[in-house]
Amino acid sequence: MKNVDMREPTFMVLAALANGRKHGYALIGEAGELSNGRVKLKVGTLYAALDRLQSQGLVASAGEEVIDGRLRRYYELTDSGAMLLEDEVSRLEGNIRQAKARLRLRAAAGRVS
Amino acid sequence: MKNVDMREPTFMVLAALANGRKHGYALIGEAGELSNGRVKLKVGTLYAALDRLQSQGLVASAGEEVIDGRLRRYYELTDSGAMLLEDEVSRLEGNIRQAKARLRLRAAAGRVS
DNA sequence: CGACCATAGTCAGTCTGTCGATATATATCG
DNA sequence: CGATATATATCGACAGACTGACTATGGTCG
Repeated sequence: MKNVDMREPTFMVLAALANGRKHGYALIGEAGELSNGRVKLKVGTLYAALDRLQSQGLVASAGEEVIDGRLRRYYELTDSGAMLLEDEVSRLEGNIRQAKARLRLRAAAGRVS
Repeated sequence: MKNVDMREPTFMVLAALANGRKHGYALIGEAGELSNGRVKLKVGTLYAALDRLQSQGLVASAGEEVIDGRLRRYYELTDSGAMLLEDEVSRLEGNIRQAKARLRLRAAAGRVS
């Protein structure tokens, strides 16, 4: 197992694609929803991430359509992308479990809020 | 709320300090435990993170001792460091909740796992 | 004695993601 | 018509984290 070290925007892209194919621009909105408006994906970040993830085989293109004269290029998560996302999720879960346990000890020991 | 964008080693340092002061070298071991041996902190990473976190007021030095003729320099989490770690934890929790929900849909919708 | 562990650091370099700016095209709203 | 929103995409620059290699000292083990 290699080091993943995924940043938030990248995580958002994968997560947004986890429930079905989407086109690039739509991901910007999805990332906003996923994070309660915290993360506003920038286009530069988005397409760079998409390229990178494709070259790593985590995301694949999934057809194009023309809607109202505007091109939409779709992307989907590959199986390997889904697996990576799952791994990342469990890794994070483990980390936060530990962090919370320790924070609880700290709160118990030192009171205050 | 600003963008934190913390990487794993940094997170580990904060989490390891959350339940009480520790000296630098001890953090290497702690990080290993915290992550089931996944993360092996490098000294360079460690002291760089410690410096950075101190300059951000998230970690403070907490005295020194000489044990068996060897110097130990202790560090502790500041209140503001603890708050940041809490924020980071909730942020991650939200992210993984969403990601898991979407991964579930994907599994339900389609093929294999 | 020499090797090795514990403990403290420093520093130059690398990597890589993210950002901001820029460009292009169409549809729509006022 | 011009602005704005949808949609695509590229590119250079920047910041920051991480790594690897190095130095140093005091124990301990063989």
